[in-house]
Amino acid sequence: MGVSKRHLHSEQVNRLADLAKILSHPARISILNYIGDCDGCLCKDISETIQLAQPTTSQHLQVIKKAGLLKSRFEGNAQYYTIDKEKLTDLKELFTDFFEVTEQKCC
Amino acid sequence: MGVSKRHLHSEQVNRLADLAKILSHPARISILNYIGDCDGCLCKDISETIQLAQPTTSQHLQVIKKAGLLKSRFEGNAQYYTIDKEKLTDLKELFTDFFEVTEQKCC
DNA sequence: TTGTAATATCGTAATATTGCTATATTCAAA
DNA sequence: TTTGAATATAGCAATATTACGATATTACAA
Repeated sequence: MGVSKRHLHSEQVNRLADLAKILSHPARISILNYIGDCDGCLCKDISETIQLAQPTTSQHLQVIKKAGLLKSRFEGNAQYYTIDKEKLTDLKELFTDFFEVTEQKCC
Repeated sequence: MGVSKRHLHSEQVNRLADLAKILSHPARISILNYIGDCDGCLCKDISETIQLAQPTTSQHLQVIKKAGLLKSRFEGNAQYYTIDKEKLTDLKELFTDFFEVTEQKCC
């Protein structure tokens, strides 16, 4: 009844779905694009660039961070976000595997 | 106020987000895995395999089809779903591009 | 024609997501 | 110590998603 039935699916499938969720909102893609461009980004700057309120941007950042794709370092009360390269590569490989397997099977 | 502000983002970004949404639910990944295995699948068989009710499965199939990743052919009142190979390749390339660009920028 | 099988659609309930304002927290600088 | 800047969190409203049972539709078979 409205709850996602995760238990019906394999761990691997659930993991891919969780990571795809990062990219399933345009704001999060824009955030990743922006963070890629600078070496350490402030939430404030990101929110100005993508034109969403600071709390909204912070919320999206938490979603991405929770999924493991972001690192951050503090300087004073400023928090500089960067993309976790290793996790990005993991994510890329998960997607690549999915496409490889699916392409081979279906065609 | 609860509505996704798509207009703030580029067409390309919105398109990637829409396609990522296909994979953002484990049931849809399982469906694609299953369809890949057979050459034409019935909604009924899929729903039995993934253990979701037939209407729920049908709903997920519509989501994937709307995004363009499925084809189907009718035989009588049975509808055989297959993965649209070209669209799958397009999707793969969109993701690959995103990762390539992001990896190059961030590292 | 009547029954059955496959599927889509309708209606609905539970939950999740998206976005905001207001507020708390935390650190540095004046 | 007070002020300000950056950020996170709380609380809330609007909307979207996920899932189901009931029902309509369609095609074939008896």
